[in-house]
Amino acid sequence: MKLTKAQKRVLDFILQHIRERGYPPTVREVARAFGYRSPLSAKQHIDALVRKGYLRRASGVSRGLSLAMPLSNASSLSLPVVGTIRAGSPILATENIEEYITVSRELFPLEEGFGLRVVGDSMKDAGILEGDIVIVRPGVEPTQGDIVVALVEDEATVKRLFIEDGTVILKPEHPDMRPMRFKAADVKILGKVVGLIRRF
Amino acid sequence: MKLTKAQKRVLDFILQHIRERGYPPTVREVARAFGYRSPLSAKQHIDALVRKGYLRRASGVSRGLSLAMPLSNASSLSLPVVGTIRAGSPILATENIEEYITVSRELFPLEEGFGLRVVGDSMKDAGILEGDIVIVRPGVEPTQGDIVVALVEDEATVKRLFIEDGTVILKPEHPDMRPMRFKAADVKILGKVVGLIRRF
DNA sequence: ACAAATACTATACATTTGTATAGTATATAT
DNA sequence: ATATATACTATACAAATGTATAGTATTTGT
Repeated sequence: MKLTKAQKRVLDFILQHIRERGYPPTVREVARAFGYRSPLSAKQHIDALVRKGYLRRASGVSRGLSLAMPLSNASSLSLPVVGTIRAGSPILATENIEEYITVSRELFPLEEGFGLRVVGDSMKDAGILEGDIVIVRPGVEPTQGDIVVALVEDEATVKRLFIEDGTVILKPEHPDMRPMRFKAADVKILGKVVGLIRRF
Repeated sequence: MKLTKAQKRVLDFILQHIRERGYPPTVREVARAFGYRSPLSAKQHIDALVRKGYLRRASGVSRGLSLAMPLSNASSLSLPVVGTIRAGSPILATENIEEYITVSRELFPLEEGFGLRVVGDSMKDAGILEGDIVIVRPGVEPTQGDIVVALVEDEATVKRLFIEDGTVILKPEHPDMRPMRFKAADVKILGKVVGLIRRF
């Protein structure tokens, strides 16, 4: 069932309260948060949220609210891990997805993203080895020196990014390899590497 | 800090209450659960749990309890991350715990374990850098060549383990460092490194 | 042996809290 | 158009609640 604007605001407040403080708010705390001068104003919104299945309530119990959907869904995120990325086909094409990993938002504060299995040892001096999974946050403007996932010549690679007057420089971290320079149009930055996971 | 039996029982009850109902119990609900005839009996146990760092409390607030550590469930595990490990004091002494991280059992199939923040770059050629968190599984017999956390000379270090007729060899993975040899009695293997997490 | 911490009982009190009754005003759907 | 749901104010009340004071008995550490 759909929520009204006011109901959605109240639900968001309750969610945030539980996430931040670890326990639900009282009816009056909800009222205070929205400037309501009567506790009933808040209670009616909560009643609606319970009726519509968004919240559970133990009646007569102080702070007796809980989420109908477990918070674990909110506190952790399931990310697809791709092995190879080719230009043309979408990054997260199902045939590319090797597995899904669950990472806690606490550890990697993402809204969306994906994992990429590292191929080759071009970033070995940055402690990124073959087989590692790098956690990639797409759609953020990377700054000078960030480690990124870039799509060049039909292949995705992990490199350190520098930009010099319109030229994109992808720098490996390997003693035998040299930085590569590209015209901005020839490189697509898929995202910034924000984490790494390795299994031994 | 260690918990007494009664304190542990109370903590377990509070944990279960939050897990099952979604909100913490009141002081009196704890008292009732254990048959205490005075709310103070429960309060004193809760006071101890707050003092010892297992719970957080908003004072004067009904059900104002929350867990200092994130909740573990069937699919994820909450691991303490320790910064420094010294001989003598127990590994997981509360004053050593920097944070808790939640890892999915899917990713690291553990029943128990801990994280250790890596100091120094003695394992840089194995892709383990300063600041990384290694996931340690204690109590398993490590095999030749495994990366382990070992306690030597009052300090915990991450090294690759070899054993040669009674001698324990801890091998750094760093061009400038040489393997160290110890009598078996002088080294305690705290656990095997089964994973690594890095945040950029 | 002795001090400190632990583990409880009994009772009390000011607040906090969920809920209720009685309204007003506006938006939404049939 | 008209009933229904939404969105609020004002006030009230019994029960729940965190905390406090004053104790007793037992365990633990030194």
